[in-house]
Formats: sequence, structure tokens, C-alpha cells
Amino acid sequence: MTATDTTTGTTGSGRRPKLSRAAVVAGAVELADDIGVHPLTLRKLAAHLGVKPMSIYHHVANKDEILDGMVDAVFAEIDLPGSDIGWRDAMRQRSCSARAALGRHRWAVGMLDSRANPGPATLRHHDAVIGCLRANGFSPAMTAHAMAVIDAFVYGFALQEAALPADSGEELAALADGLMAELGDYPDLARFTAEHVLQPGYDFGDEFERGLDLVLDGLEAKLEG
Amino acid sequence: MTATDTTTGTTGSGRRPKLSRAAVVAGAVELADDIGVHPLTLRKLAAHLGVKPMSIYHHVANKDEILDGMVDAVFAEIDLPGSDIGWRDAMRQRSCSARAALGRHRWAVGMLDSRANPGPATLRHHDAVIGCLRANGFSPAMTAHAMAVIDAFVYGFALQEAALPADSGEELAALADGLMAELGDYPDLARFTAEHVLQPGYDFGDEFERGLDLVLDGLEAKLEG
DNA sequence: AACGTAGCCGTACTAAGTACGATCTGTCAA
DNA sequence: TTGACAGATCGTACTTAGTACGGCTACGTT
Repeated sequence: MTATDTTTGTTGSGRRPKLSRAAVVAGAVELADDIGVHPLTLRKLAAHLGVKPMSIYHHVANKDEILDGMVDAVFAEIDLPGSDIGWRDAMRQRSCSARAALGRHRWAVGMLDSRANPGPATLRHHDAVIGCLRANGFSPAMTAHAMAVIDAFVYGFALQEAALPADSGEELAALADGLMAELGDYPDLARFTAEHVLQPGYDFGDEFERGLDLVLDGLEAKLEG
Repeated sequence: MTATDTTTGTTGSGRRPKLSRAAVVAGAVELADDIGVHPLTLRKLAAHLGVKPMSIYHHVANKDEILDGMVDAVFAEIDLPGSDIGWRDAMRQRSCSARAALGRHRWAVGMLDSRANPGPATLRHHDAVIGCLRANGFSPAMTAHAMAVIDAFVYGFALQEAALPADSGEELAALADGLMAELGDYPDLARFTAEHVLQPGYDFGDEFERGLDLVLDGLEAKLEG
């Protein structure tokens, strides 16, 4: 009775399935990418899947189970840390992959807190990270420390990116006038925005790799010290 | 027509108000602390405020405006960086304060992404942080870098804390048996949980200050280098 | 060929967000 | 003092969302 069973059943009798738990979750992810999570309803999902609303309930118990599955589906997109490269490259790779996945599915970050039931992909991911660190000389305490810092940075950065009003500097520049008008009471913010954020070459996303390296540098120093 | 006007109006005619925008938002924060954000409905909020549902709509345009206000109310609880201490202590203080506020209101972290309209407390906070860093020798680029890394860590850590199934090690130990049974397929995770996480002295929250210092150390080194 | 079962759907109930307009109560002008 | 005004509150009702319940359909088995 694993909740992740996607097969149709071994005895094979009855109608040929159009749906499955995996198909429901995958459709929900697609639709959420398109319209967001809050506007995602079972009726819209059913329409997206070419099915009537109540058919969904033969594959999931309720909407929460779909939401849990969606989070796990995003984790499934994150590369596991490679085992043949060093811990630093492995962490770097999986962090970048995680940021990319959370960027493809902006709705996912905000769900990480309320979905406390980790799915198999989530557990497998954490398992692999722990295995990688322990195999590379990290003590249990250092492993916990490293995971806490790295994951906090990755999730937090993704959270900030998801909250950005615009994706690119160009879009941001388009909003600039209206924005600056409301910043009169905040002189430092206003100056900083005008002189740095709105400058042509600026891209908040560039801070990711710089910040990640700062974190990894710190961990490397602690590991050696 | 500032959306934050909490006064009853200058001309002073009409009925004595039991409600106000601020009272509505404050009540919503209280109720969300109690029951969570998803179960928070206007009817329950009205009951909590001792009022009928539709009365709320004379103070806010819709539920989204309440949610925006709630996020801003949490930001209002975060200490602004002190101006007389150095940047490092100022950042440390406001980070700890932010973590505490987000811990008091676990629902808040998950809303940071979807609530893209910053309120006055949020703007004031960012303004003060920028002012603090710029006044302490941070270039615009270094300011952006520092804010990105620190905020990412703080928000991300709060997100992880909010996702924890239990608050204390004791509560976690109570869930341990059921937990370990499901971890058969994840040997590294299982061993790590048993040998480190479930040990008496372990508290995930302790990682906050250690991680924060790692980040601040890295920034200090960059500032001097 | 009949049956059992898995998958799908129609109907309907409860609850949530909120539009619309009625009512109620202090305050101010005369 | 009083009457009218205006803001605050509330009653009603409409729309949409989640989902319980039971019926229908078609395929594999016997």
C-alpha cells in the first residue's frame, strides 16, 4: 500500500486507465506552472486532464495528497549529488540543480513548509546528500551543519527569486517609474534601487553562485581547520 | 489613500468603529498563529473579532489584502539593524530577530513568495538594512551580495524550521519509531537520524547561529580582502 | 456468455469569498 | 435641540470549491 504505486494493479481486470496517481500529479504540476497553486482547483485540473472532477478521487485521497505529490515531483527533478566527484562539486551541482527546479516551479518553495510529509524522491535526495557528505570525511555534526546551511541558502534564495516582481532586468525597468514613486519615504532603498538594481547589467540571479561559493568556502575552511 | 491608514477619518462622523484595518490584520495574525493560514477563513476571522463576516470588507478590499497585511505585520516585529553598533552585530541582531518572528508565526515564511506587494514595514526594514551596510563601507555590489546571502539563509532556515514535524527533540523522539519504519530504503538517512538527530542533546535550532556566523565570516573576509 | 472488478462520472451537500443593499448610530450644522 | 448626513455594521444571496455517495461502463476471467 505504498502511496507511490503508479501501476494499474497486477490482477488486471476492469477498464483501461486513462489516469493514474502519477498522471494526476504531473498534470497538477503542469497546470500550477501555468496558473499558480492558489488558483489550482480540482475542476480545472480535471479539465486539464480531459476528465471529470470526481475521477481524480480514484487515484488520490484528497487535494492535499496531490499537493504533497507535487512537492515530491519537484524534488524528483533535482540531480542527486554525484559520487565520483568531491563533496564540494557534488554539493555545488545539486544546489544549482535544486535552484533550477525551484525556478521552473515557482509555486514549490512556498509549499515546503506546510507539506511536512516527505515523499520518496525527497527522502532519496536527503539520503544521497547525507551519504555523500559522510563518505567525504564529514562527521555527523558537520553533516548536519553543512546540510542546514546549504539547504537554507538554496531554499531561501529560491524564495527570494520567487518573490521578485519581474524575471529580468528589462521587465523590472518597465516597472521602475511606478516603483520609485512609492519609495519616497525610504531614501536608502530608493537610491540603492536606482543606482544599482536598475542598472543595465544587474541580475539578482547572479548572486546565487557567488553566495553558494561563500557558503561552500566556509564549510571547506571548517572541515580542514 | 495610503492603504495603511488606520485612523477613523478626520471628519469624524458616523458610528464608533469596533474594527480597523490594523485590528483586522492583527486578529488574522492571532488566528493564523492558532489554526494556520490555510484554515483561516473570513467567517472564522469575523467570529474571532466578534463581528459578522461582511463587516471586515469595510476595512480591507479582499482577503488577499489581509494576507499582505499579515506578512507586513510580521516584518514589523523584526528589529531594525542598530546604527551605533558595527554592521556585523547589526546584521546578527536583525537576523536573530527575524528568525524569532518567523518562528512565532510559522505560516509567514511560506507566504513570502506569493505576496509580492511589500508593505511599509517591509520597505522600512530593507531601507534600514541598506542604510546600515552602505554606512559601514559596503559598496552597492557588496550590499546586494550581503543582503542576498543573509536573507537567503534566514528565510531558508526559517522555512526548514517551519517544515519540521516536531518542535523539540522530545516530541521528535516520540515519532521516532514510526519514522524509522519508513526509512528502510534510505540507509544513510536512517543511520544519520538514529545516530545524530535522535540523540538527546540534538536541536536543529542550534544550527542557526552557527550557520549565520559562517555567512558573516565569509562576508567579513570579502569586505577586508 | 455471464460475472466481477476497476475506473469513470452525475448529482448534490457543505463551506468559503464576496457583491449588493438595508440598517443602525454617532456627529455636526442650523 | 434636532434633523440629516455619513460611516460602520450586518442580512441575504450568488458563485465556486472540495468532496461524499452511489450508479454506469467496459475489460479480463471463468
